Amino acid sequence: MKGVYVEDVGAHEGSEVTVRGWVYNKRSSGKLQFILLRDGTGIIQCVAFKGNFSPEQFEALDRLTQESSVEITGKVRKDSRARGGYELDVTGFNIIQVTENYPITPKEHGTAFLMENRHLWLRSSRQHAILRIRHEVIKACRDYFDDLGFILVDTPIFTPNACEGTTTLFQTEYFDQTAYLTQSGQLYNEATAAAFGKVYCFGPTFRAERSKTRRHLMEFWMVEPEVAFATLDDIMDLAEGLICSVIERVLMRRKAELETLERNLAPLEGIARPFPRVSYDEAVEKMQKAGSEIQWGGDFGGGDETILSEQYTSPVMVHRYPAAVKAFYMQPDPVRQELALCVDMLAPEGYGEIIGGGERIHDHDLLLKRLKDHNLSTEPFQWYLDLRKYGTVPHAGFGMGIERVVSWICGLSHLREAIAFPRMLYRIYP
RNA sequence: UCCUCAGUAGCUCAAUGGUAGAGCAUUCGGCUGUUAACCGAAGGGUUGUAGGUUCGAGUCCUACCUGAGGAGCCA
Repeated sequence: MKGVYVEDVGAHEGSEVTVRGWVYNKRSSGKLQFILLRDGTGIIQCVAFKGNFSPEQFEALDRLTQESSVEITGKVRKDSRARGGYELDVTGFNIIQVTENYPITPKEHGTAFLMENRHLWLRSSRQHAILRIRHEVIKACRDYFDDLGFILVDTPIFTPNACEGTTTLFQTEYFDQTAYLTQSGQLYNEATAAAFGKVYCFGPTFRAERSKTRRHLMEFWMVEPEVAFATLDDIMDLAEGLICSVIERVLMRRKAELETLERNLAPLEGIARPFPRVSYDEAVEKMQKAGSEIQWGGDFGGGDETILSEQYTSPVMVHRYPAAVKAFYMQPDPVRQELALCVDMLAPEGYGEIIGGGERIHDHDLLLKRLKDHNLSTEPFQWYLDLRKYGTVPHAGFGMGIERVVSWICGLSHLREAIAFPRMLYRIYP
């Protein structure tokens, strides 16, 4: 018999179907057995009555353990007592494997143990909810840009040089050369933006920083739009629209998952355009008033970001940081040369920076000067300088960290649950 | 890289310097409606590693290993 997914079982009420999956949990009471079967789309309780089976068959069912793989055939029955609304009255089954000593039990476990068993932890309903929301976030991002006429042009993962120079890169062999794993698609995005007008890339990003916090991964996913002729205000509008679109979409389609995670929906539902836009100057002032030690000219610490974002219900956009604390390619503010035309978006509830971007330098000579100021070799950047020689235009873009957004939307206490297999400072297994 | 804390049964945790314990998981038995089912029984240990103090160390001291939390940097 063809298999039916648990999420579709309701459509077959009264008829016999086969569901295929893994035993989530089991309870028995002498002549009755309750098998919770999980198939990835949902969980359904399968009820087996002793009188309907031979003693050998019933005993075989009784021997099923947690995460045993099995196909169960039964009649679909609506039942108000059941979690998903339906139960299966078991008429037959085919045991594929009886699992022995499954390490993750229904009781509590520590993080270290669960991370060691991440490949199995993914089967739990909590991880299931998070990764389904991640999927929705990614799809919402793609749809948002696609609907605005953006072209997806993915950028390389192997790169010959540093994109930003400041952060550490993972180095690898590339036959006879040295290559680095990308830490941003932005530079290549600038080339494709000059080809297609408005583009985005969506891929993994690698940072070899020895960061050990709840906000960092060594490998994470980033969506980066880049738009020719765009100004700082344009991309702030774009970023605001993206976040609203993502939040709206998750609230509409993944409410059940948010409830599984016991996420308080009010802060998400309260997010509305326009997001507050605060200059770096104002932000520093507000932080100092709220008790921060920050001085003008410095970058914000995690605590500073929280102090500022706590003053708003929507994400806040901080623009025009001092150029000195930002990357070499940032366009200076024509009004105040010491400032960069850049923006960081800080998520509410203490989740910190989720977006960073700005206008890029489009003047050839200024860019060349900045490369030299940052002690970067100009040779690997020839192609990048070319973009300023052949029809240069003002342009801007930003990057959004997927795991940080997922983490915020799900209300997670650590980024590691927002990706299936997190790469962290001291953990690369499994 | 720096600071703090923690390593005891497969897992989560107890145990004043004085006989190594419980719940879950596993195995066996009981129960026709269980929802982390419940009830009864059993097996399961070089207390992270190496030294040291002591009549006696899971407990105190030193070093190392592993993990967790935080800082800096960033998305």
